[in-house]
Amino acid sequence: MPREEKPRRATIHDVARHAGVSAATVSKVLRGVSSVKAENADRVHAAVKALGYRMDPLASGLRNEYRRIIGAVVPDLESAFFGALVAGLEDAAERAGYHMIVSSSRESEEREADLVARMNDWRVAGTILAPVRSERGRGAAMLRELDMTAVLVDRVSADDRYDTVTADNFEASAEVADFLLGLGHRHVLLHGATQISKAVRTRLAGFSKRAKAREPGVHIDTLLSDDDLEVQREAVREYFDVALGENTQGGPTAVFSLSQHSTLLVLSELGRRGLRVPQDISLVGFDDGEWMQTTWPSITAVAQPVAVMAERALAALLARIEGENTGFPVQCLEPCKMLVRQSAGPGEEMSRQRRGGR
Amino acid sequence: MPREEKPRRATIHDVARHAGVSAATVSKVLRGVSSVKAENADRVHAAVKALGYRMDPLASGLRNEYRRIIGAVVPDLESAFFGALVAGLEDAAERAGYHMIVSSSRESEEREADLVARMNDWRVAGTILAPVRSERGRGAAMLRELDMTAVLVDRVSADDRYDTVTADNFEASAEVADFLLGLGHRHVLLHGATQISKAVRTRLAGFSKRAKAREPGVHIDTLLSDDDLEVQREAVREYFDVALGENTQGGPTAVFSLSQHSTLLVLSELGRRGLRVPQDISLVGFDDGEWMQTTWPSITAVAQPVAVMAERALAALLARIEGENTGFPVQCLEPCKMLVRQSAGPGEEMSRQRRGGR
DNA sequence: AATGACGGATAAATCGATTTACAGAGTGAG
DNA sequence: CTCACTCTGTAAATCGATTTATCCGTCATT
Repeated sequence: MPREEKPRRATIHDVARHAGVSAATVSKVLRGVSSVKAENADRVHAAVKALGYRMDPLASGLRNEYRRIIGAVVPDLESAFFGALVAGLEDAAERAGYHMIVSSSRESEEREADLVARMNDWRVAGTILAPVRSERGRGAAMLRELDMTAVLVDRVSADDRYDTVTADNFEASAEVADFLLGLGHRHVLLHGATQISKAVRTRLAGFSKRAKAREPGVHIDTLLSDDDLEVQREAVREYFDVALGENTQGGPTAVFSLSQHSTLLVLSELGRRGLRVPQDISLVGFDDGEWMQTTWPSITAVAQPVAVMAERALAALLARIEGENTGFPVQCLEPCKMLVRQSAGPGEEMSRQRRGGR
Repeated sequence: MPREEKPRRATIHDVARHAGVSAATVSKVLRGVSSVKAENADRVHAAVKALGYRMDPLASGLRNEYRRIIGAVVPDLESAFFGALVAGLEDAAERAGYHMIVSSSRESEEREADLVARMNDWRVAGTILAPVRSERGRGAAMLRELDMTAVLVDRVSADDRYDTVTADNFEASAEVADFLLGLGHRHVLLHGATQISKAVRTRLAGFSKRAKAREPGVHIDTLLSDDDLEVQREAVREYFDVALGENTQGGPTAVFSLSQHSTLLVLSELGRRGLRVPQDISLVGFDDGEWMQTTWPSITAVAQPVAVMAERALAALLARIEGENTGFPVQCLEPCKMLVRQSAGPGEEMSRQRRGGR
């Protein structure tokens, strides 16, 4: 296939020649630095337009210690939560005139550390890390080791070195406890599809603490695991076999699933057993999904303010990068909102024939 | 806060000095170019390890016309489909020794064109574009204008300039037609939450063509729109008001929703009207979601081979970049798989009292 | 012994911007 | 009239790698 040779891109020198000034002057004009005669500035702008000049971000960064790039490392890109987080970060970074480089650690701590090191190779001005585990994970360790500028997001609590931005998992989960206990539930299963995540652990703690404070006799079962999907599915199955099989208590009347994956998994198992929600058992999930409002019953869930979190995280990072904030690390807790729908009902006078549902 | 000053990163010259060779030699060794004495290569490797040297990808690219970077532009990052696509691309790119820069056009054609131009600024070796509209959209136009190396993915059909990789939307939709007609349905609503997307239009065509070929008297209603969520919701509502209100036919007995958003929207409206799925009306959706297997009824949907698509797209792009393929553009159609679940039932002897469900 | 070929290594040019150091021009004060 | 100083603008150094042009031995060929 005949391909006419590509015309070489215009460089800053081409612009300089065309405008009849030096490259240094062009550089100044382009970055809005002072001390350039208005007339020359105009000539430069005209030349830029005439040649269709666009700056090479790569060459531009080379000379400086840090580049106008912000790195982001998140555990996955398949979930709506991190997808939205990245979209929000991207938007905010762009508005501030930074480029973004995104990478997903795919829930692997080793990969996470590697990606952080790679961000350092790019000499990013700063990094947003949503760790696989927490602020004690390998990614954060690498940040410290390389003494990078960064902000930690989502699966973290306070840190002694970096600013953190998270949803208020603790308080939101405490509210779920209020909600479920208020409905009369006294035996609840807490299920998490991962235990490595700090967020999940915090949700667990938030629920437990509030529930026990409010109703010391409350019965809380917890099921956490990092195993494969099938193993987890089996664990839930087994749990219900035992819990609903024993005659002593009759098993939990409600489930609080600690992540969207967990909600999915629990829902699937409840369906398999023919347990009706909320008549036979109530369900509240952490992390809202668009689908949750269309199912029957629709799912009561805690929605995280992901857009705000992205905004806050980037603002905090920029403040560090631009040296506006050199003080102690700050911790930002964003309030969540529980969307009450149909999947949770009263727990006291619950129908007891559900055991036959198998 | 006292911060001990950061030690300067080792450069290739530091390595050269430490190994007692020249920078050029180090460069050769590091890129595995031939003609270096084994002893010197060893010295270099030792020096790299001793100094903890890591190459600066930015400086590395500067000298070359193109850089070991691959750009990706997708319509959004919130959806599981593009999330998974990006994850797949990232993985494949990395295996081939390329960096990836991802950006989301947020369903805006203007932004899309801008992002493509920006990829060109980075002098990427190649670009993967999942366009908002199709191969005739503004992003693709920009690719052509800048004469970039690229591969088009997902919302495209054949192109005269670029290789394309898509799910076989046409055939998969035709199979849905076979499936629904085979169940006895003779009046089907096709609903799409966007009409700008080539993929949605192809799905529509695939269904229609097969359905009409097989059963000329089939009654197909189509509802496509690019409006806001609320406007669309209203349109669907109105459609059912009319379709189920008239006494002539009794309205559609099945819905084929052309995207996951569409499935969500239809499901929500069916629920609102109290129409039972599949007893009152059947539903098949294009694009599978994890949640669809856990709802009751579970949703029959067409699953797209997103991992394979990512793999193929990147392979095609690399073949172009590395000059292994200089022939005519190739079109890659990946087969989809319909996951038959519970949301579609027989259409002939459907209960007719559903109109009371309002 | 002279010429060529070749393996192996290097000094220096290069990529495209930024930054530094410095040079003229004009201005105002002493 | 000169010194000090501000304004503008430029040449050149710089960033960290890659590539090019060369160079130096060594060995084979005539």
